[in-house]
Amino acid sequence: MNTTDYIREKGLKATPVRLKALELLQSGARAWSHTELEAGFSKVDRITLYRVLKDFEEAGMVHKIIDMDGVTRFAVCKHSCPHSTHSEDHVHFNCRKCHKMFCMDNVHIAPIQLPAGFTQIGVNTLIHGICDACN
Amino acid sequence: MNTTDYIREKGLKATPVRLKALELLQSGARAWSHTELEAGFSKVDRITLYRVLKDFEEAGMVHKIIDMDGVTRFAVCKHSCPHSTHSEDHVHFNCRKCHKMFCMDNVHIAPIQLPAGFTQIGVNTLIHGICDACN
DNA sequence: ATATTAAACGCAACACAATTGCATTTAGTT
DNA sequence: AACTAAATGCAATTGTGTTGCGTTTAATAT
Repeated sequence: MNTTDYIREKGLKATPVRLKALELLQSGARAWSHTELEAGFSKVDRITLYRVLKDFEEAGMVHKIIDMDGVTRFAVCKHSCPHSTHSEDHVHFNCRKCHKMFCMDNVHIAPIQLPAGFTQIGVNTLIHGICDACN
Repeated sequence: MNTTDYIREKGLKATPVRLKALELLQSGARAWSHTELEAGFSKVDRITLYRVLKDFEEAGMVHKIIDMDGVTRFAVCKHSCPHSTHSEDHVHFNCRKCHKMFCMDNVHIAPIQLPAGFTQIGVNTLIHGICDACN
């Protein structure tokens, strides 16, 4: 399915900003910060981009992750994941050199045993180190 | 060792703000946000508190963690951990109800196998769910 | 093709977290 | 009690993210 139809299928209008944002997010298999995305445009309104990302998230098209520096990042969801039940059980990798964040879709973690009284909704595993390209 | 001597041992002056901040951090076995700490004082200068936390971190007394909402939090280090080689291999738990963050010092995770080319420096595992007290 | 309208956009203003510079105060020492 | 480097408190600034509102535009109906 093309980008335009995919956006429409999610109940959103296929506007230029949305098309470009989605194309950037789909390229590179990584999680993009607001700033990184903004740099991918020749011209965008900051606020519009914030809203586009929020729309994408609410539509279950992308998931939001906070990186090792506290920077908010967005990555396209591989499986259609409804906002409420985001699995997020895959691992994220944050490079200490280039600061890019990658989604390690094939790396999964073992179930964790919590102390009594604590119930788990989800896990977020963030590995930091040196990435592929920087090594 | 008492709080005053511990701070001095780390090469810092034992000032009122530092003493109070450390006492708060040591109580409750959890990770404190700036706002939570500030509320524990009858009166502090925000900026001073920022600097105190930064000093503690650089002295290896506390470690910084970003919670599920992107909020920066600080927790006392159990083992003396030099700033550079923070092990951080224990798990953090973030409650969806009260938003408190706990250090699960006894919960550890299995080693993770990364794709070729990626080298790991550290891991950060953040579980979110409902805590002890809220359940 | 054109008109319609709800959604999306762009701008201004605002809220909050965090940092920097600088003058003043204070803890630990002589 | 005096000294000095460290710590504090205030003002100003930066960065990130949000809200309100009037204007524009994508998708639909005519």
